[in-house]
Amino acid sequence: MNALGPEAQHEELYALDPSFFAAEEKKRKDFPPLPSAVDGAVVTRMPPEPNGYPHIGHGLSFYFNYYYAKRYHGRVILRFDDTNPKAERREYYDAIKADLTWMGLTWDEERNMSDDMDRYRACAEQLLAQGDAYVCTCGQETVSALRYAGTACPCRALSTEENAARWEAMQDAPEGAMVLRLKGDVASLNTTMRDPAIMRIIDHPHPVQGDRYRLWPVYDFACAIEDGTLGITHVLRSNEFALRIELQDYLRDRLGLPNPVTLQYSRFSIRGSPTSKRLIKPLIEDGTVTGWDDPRLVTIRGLARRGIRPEAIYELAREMGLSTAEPEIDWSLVEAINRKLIDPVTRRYFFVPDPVPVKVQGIEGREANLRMHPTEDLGTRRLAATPVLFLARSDVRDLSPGDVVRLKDLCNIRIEAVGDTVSAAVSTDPIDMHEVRKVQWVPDPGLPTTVLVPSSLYNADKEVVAESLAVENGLAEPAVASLPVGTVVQFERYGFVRVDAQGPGTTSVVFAHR
RNA sequence: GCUCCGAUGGUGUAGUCCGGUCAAUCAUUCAGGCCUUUCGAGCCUGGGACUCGGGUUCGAAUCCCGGUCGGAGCACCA
Repeated sequence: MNALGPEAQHEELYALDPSFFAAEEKKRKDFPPLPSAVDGAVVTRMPPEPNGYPHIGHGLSFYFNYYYAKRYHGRVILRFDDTNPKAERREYYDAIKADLTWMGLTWDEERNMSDDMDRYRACAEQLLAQGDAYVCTCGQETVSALRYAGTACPCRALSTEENAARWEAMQDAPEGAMVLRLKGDVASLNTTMRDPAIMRIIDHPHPVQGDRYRLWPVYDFACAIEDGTLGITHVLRSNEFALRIELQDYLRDRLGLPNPVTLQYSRFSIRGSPTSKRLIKPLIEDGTVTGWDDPRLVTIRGLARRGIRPEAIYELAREMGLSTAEPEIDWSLVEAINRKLIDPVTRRYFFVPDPVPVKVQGIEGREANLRMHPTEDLGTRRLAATPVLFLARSDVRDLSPGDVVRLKDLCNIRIEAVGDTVSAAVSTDPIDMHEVRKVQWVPDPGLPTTVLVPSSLYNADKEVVAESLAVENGLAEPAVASLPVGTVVQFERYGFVRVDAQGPGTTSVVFAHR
């Protein structure tokens, strides 16, 4: 059976048992069904905070929420969780939308939490009137200590009238002087329930709202209200929010809002890469990396710049599922997924790293007609040989006079002398094609090409490796000069690269993977 | 420290709810081979795992108890 070609094997197998292939397709990995999902009535949300550029973790989260909304013919809402004016920046709202668009994800509605400031205030006043909240003046440290100890502060016993007066005073109080707290359960084992702050004073302009407001809701409060009023049916989020379900459900209960179903999955990381804004931001600020799109980063932009396809992120999401373990993905998995995606549709070009000029006698006038892809029909190109052409140093350094090398799709050459330059002559002697080294070649003048080669930013101890972005120089065939920025191609026998910049007479690419 | 969550080969994952059909799935990685005018793709073969200790049971990856390890939370961040 193995003696047959793959196609023949396939046919043979199909003839024997057609169901073999049906079963194979069925096994394809997919997401589990969503609990209590009603077709046409699922509403999910993508809730980024505009305080940085999204990374692959956000990408997965976006995709989960997008996927389930589509699967059940429901809606997905892009909602900026922008209730901390000190952290949000205009730039990030746009960047997040651009990255979502790059990922090929769409949304049915876009909104900002900060658009609902009046609603939060109304809810706060409702809680106050119901006796479910109180204005606390104890100060942050005291509150923190009391919450830790599980005991109440005197403010908790205030009457509704006293609270109303304090609320009035809070409108003009200085930052930090007062805070609105929920009357929860000060002794709860779930520490988020211990009378958390729900509204606080922040004197800082907001990128969307300006300085129209100074009483800002805390995340749990805003989130509970938003998820309830937007009619979110399913919340898919990572597990650092686990303890907040009880709190947010309780808040909605007091406010008469419906609860969504919450599914948690764990945060995941990629080995050798910082996978959180908290870790990435300082690297950008101190210049360790060149920016949010540094190809060593697993930001959406970093991945894009490296030639990773959006579909690879979908596939990765499928591979992970809504896992509750704490995965540490190996980069090779991302590469393997991406390679499968791009290999069949990616054109091949010649590029020689660390080029060595080779003078070849008798090569004038020869021209190669090269396929853009070995098996797929992606067109052809012509490449004319020149008396001196370039080969990769790694391909010639171990050669000695008399050796024969095959210039791919052109001709064979016999090496005559090896030194600073190599000289050779066209050889027409019959050779064993299986034995001979087949190498890519670039005619003179080649296109000077710089390859940025990213490697792990972290070593095994999670320390930053300074020299993790290598630069390799070489010469590419002239056609590479006209590839639009963003094109992913394969440099034969070298690897997949993405065109990063086109300058006059020079090209820069980023190495994706082998 | 307290609370919660998790633990299947090098990596990711299926199976765990409803114990036997699991001498454990699939992918990736690794090793060997085939094919190939790419070191890519494809194909074949192989190696490799149920965190540990008790218990329940005829039978445990699956149930119970305990330990270990890992993660998260304990903000007037989200």
